[in-house]
Amino acid sequence: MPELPEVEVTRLSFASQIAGSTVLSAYLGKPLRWPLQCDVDDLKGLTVLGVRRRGKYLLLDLADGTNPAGLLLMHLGMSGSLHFKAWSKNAMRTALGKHDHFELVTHKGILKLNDPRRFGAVVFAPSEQSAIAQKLLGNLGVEPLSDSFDAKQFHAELKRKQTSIKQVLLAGELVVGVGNIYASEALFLAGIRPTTSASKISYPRVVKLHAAIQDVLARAIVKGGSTLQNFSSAKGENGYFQLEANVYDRAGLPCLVCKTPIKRIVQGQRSSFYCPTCQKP
DNA sequence: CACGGATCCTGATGGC
DNA sequence: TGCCATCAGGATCCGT
Repeated sequence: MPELPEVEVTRLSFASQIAGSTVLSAYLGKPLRWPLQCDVDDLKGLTVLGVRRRGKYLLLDLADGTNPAGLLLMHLGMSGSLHFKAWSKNAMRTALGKHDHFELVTHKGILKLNDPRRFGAVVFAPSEQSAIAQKLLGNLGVEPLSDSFDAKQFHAELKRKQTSIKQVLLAGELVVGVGNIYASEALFLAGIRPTTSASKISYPRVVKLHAAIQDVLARAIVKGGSTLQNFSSAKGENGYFQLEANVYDRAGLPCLVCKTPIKRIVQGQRSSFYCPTCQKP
């Protein structure tokens, strides 16, 4: 499910509410992608300082009193979502739901990770420099909405890639956060076919792609992300960007620009959608 | 090293 | 209604 916009929308929807809270207890459901890497009870008493995002990961910074105490890395996989419920009068903790696999009870409210397919993860790392954190975050590309995402550098890096532009975007090794929806959408906006060899895209076209990636991700965040089946923010709000998709999940339907039927192909076992007229090899 | 494919898991959907 | 096949927002691991 969640690509960068959905993860950022999730972060924005609960970060200020959980910041400064103390962990009262924590619970695990079925196994996620990786083990937590600490005893779940070791989280008790720690303070959640705030919530950052790196790529599609959320990072909850933890402290023990005034001392840094590591961080929780959370990933939503394909089908995950977080939900935060502030305490209300007479509220009680309830049992974990069928697909709730992690729960953090704090004195400000309860954070739950719901993830039917369990491709997501919650991992404790003692610091951002620790081996486990570096394994998960160390090879991530640049943040697309930051100044470090530079068109000239992007072009130079694409020159070295021997595969299609769609697969390079999905790999997240050059630039993070662009998943299957937004890769197809950004390539449409840039007029580039997903099958085009990354190394053969001219600099002016890379400049267009660079702008398209930033544009589509930023607009998706404003729209609350894309809700296909089960994504919602930590407040339970759905996203609406899928209604603005030009090509994603529109196989056979007319291109909104030129009326040519949208094509669906498979690359790396993932669907790609494109307009054969608007997007050039 | 870089690439392509298989793989983890559950649920929704469509054809027969 | 049931059964089966296919597909789904990700990304790691393994073989070549």
